[in-house]
Amino acid sequence: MPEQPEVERAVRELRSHLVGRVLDRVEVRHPAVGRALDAPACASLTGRTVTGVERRGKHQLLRLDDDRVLHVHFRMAGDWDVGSSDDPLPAHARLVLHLADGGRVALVDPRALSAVSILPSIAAAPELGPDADDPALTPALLRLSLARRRGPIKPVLLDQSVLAGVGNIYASEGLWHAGISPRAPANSLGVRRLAGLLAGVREALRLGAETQARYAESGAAAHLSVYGREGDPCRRCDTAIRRIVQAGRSTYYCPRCQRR
DNA sequence: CGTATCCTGACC
DNA sequence: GGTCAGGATACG
Repeated sequence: MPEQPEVERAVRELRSHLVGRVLDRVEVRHPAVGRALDAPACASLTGRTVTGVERRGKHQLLRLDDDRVLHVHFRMAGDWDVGSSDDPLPAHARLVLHLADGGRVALVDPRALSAVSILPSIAAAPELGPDADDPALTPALLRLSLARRRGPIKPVLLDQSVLAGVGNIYASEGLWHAGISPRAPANSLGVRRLAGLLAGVREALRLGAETQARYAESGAAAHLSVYGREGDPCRRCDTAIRRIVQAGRSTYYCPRCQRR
């Protein structure tokens, strides 16, 4: 489920349940998810207090009182389950944070593609482009980072070093809001159209965040205008939405109101 | 640049 | 049985 709005919701949930709490035992329940966490690493987390939880793009950074950081990425299907240690463990719990006060936070991920690691400090956090929401990200700046990208714009929007937080759904959605073809060469877009693209992506993310706030679990896709709507009428012009594949991922768009 | 790979589950 | 899945990365 996780793109920026979903990860933001997860981070807020984590913040309210984890900040100021003490980790008692960290349990890895799937080898792939805990690949970077061997037994000594897990053991070293016992007794640490979580001092803060931050989001960068789709990355979650759980800061600890010894300056280390528990780094979590949900990839395709991760989410948190918050409960108490008395509750039965949910299905597909891949990593479990048992808290000293009896609380329990589990990383639930049916596909087990999530990744968890320990960073020596916040300085070791992955380097990403500016967050899509970052006001410092201007159309002119975006134009600079696209200058040498001749390929279609849509796959470029998924490149976290260009702008962080946007994934496959909101890339399609943002392009629809902006009226730009997913096949438009990235470096063919001028400042004016890039301003529209930024606004479109931000609008898509805002609608996503709104949905996250309304429904704790997503699933209600009413805020999506093109994603998953192949063959359905475009909400602006009634033309049938199309699905194509770019860089191995589905792209949805309206062939009439999204032009190069 | 596109493609394969990591994983598992849902759906046709 | 095949295809697809809201991610990222290693490769040709």
